Amino acid sequence: MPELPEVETIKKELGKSVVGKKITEVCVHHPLVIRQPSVVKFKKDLVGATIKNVLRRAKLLILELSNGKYLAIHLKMTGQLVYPGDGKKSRVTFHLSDGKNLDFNDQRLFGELRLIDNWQSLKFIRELGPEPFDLNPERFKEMLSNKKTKIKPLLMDQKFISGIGNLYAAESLFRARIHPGRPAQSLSDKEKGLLFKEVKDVLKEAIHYGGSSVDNYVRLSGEKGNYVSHHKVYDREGKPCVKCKTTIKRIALGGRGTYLCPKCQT
DNA sequence: AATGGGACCTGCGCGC
DNA sequence: TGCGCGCAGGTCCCAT
Repeated sequence: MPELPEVETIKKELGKSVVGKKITEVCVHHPLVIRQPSVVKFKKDLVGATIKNVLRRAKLLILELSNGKYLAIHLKMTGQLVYPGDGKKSRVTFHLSDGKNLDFNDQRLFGELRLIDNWQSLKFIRELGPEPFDLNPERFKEMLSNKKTKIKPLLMDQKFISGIGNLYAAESLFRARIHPGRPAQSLSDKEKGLLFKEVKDVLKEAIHYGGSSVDNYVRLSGEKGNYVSHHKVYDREGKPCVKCKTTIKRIALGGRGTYLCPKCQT
């Protein structure tokens, strides 16, 4: 499940591999993932365009094209971008001027590709909360101050703060020793400051290791990200807490599974 | 305003 | 072995 670190990893790798290359052909094997515009127009407007730059906002990848348009890619749950791709699982294949393919794979078809004139005007983009790395501790504390919501669903709320999903919310809260069900406004000043630090630290570390390949996520090369072995709680139900040996629990919060150490996190 | 549930999808792992 | 079912969780949408 790609979150900020996974998308950032792919963004950096795309910058090295495909920027400067021209799209020579687009094969749409599954039209469901093309959300905007029509498949015909999507292909027509992409062919001949050169990829000028790659941007990331929250979990959205944005390819800036030489024709002034932008290709926005959301991987959702099971999306993958692979270069050079073999086309085997591809939903959409972009043939590039170097003779290689950029494959968009997506087992569950939740992913979304949009070719747009102005990415800033997308509803999804306009409603996003700030990037974690654009915030300072004081601002983060202010944001939490009048929120009654449980802290974990709040961290995952893209309109509140963008880029954090189920995995990094759970890891941040473990590191800050905060129970995921706590009302946000109940956190002490010290806890808020610590949580902000841990959010940034865990995201940075995960980016360093190329993200977490828990499920379908792979790097642009098709290799797995290496951060899973550093997880303290996520996907570790029944295993001992790395700090106190207490058995890691999995509970439901806001309709999502979440992992915690019942002793360390209060 | 905030919360909960279902929808979108597929494939995996589980119990029988 | 095989079948049906629950489940994974990013985002949107609707109901309360």
